Amino acid sequence: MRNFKNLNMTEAYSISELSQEFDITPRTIRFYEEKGLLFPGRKGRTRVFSASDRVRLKLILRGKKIGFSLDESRDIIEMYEPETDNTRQLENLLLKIQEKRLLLEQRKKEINTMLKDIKKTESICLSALDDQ
Amino acid sequence: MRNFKNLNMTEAYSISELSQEFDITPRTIRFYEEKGLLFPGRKGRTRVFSASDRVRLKLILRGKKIGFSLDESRDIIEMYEPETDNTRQLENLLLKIQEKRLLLEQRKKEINTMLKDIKKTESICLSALDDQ
DNA sequence: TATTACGTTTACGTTAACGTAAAGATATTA
DNA sequence: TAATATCTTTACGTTAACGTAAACGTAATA
Repeated sequence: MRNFKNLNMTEAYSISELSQEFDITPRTIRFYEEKGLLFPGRKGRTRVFSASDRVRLKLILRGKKIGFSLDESRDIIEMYEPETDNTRQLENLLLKIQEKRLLLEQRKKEINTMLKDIKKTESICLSALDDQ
Repeated sequence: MRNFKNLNMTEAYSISELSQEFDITPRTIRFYEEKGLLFPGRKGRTRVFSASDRVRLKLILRGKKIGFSLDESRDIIEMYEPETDNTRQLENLLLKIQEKRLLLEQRKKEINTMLKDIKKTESICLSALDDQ
């Protein structure tokens, strides 16, 4: 009765639930906590992960796929959760955001360049096969 | 008289020329050779890099920026330089190409998702600043 | 001729991101 | 009650991608 469409209604997850869902080892998750990327609560000694931990984990793994280090991912994730409403801080946040946006757009361009090149090779390859 | 628009007309480059152009250390370049990513010739003991080495280096660094390992980059680079015209090999090459294309397109999607998220945060941030 | 610049090889060091193993707590099941 | 499953902490091991240092060769320059 705790699960609904594979989604925990209590919004609490065990380490094994998360590791299975994202196909990573518990060790990896503990490591992310150690590095200050996740903040599970405790029930006794065992970790209890919240929905926000789950989102964070998703963002970390997404960042990894496109070549972000854990530190870079933490930077980005922290932008999603501004802790203050002070103008000065907001402005700093905005700067950070714009910086990361540039970074992302740059990487997108690199990917597009590689895609163009690869498609060229592909078509050369295809026509070479046609000629046989 | 050897240079023309910062481009070596002899198509031969020293290790320091390349390391300066791409802002990496000579050690890095030697490491890439050691790992089978570059194949400089020798004049005596000193390495002589060709135009194709230079292109390869550029591709390696581009790959790094979007999170490819050196092994992955080598895979991709080798696709640019098919060594055979055998049909069977060409078909294999084509499969590899398509696989890498999927990988690239996937990463592009991840980036687009992150960009969307980041823009959302940005506009929240901006309107919060407006309200002050 | 001595220094400087640039190259070489060899080899050990470093950091990030985990893997792996040991030793134990706790809770459910046979 | 014994076994099994799942969790914990502690700690050493591993791989990729270089950094860094030593010790040396060679060629141009002061």
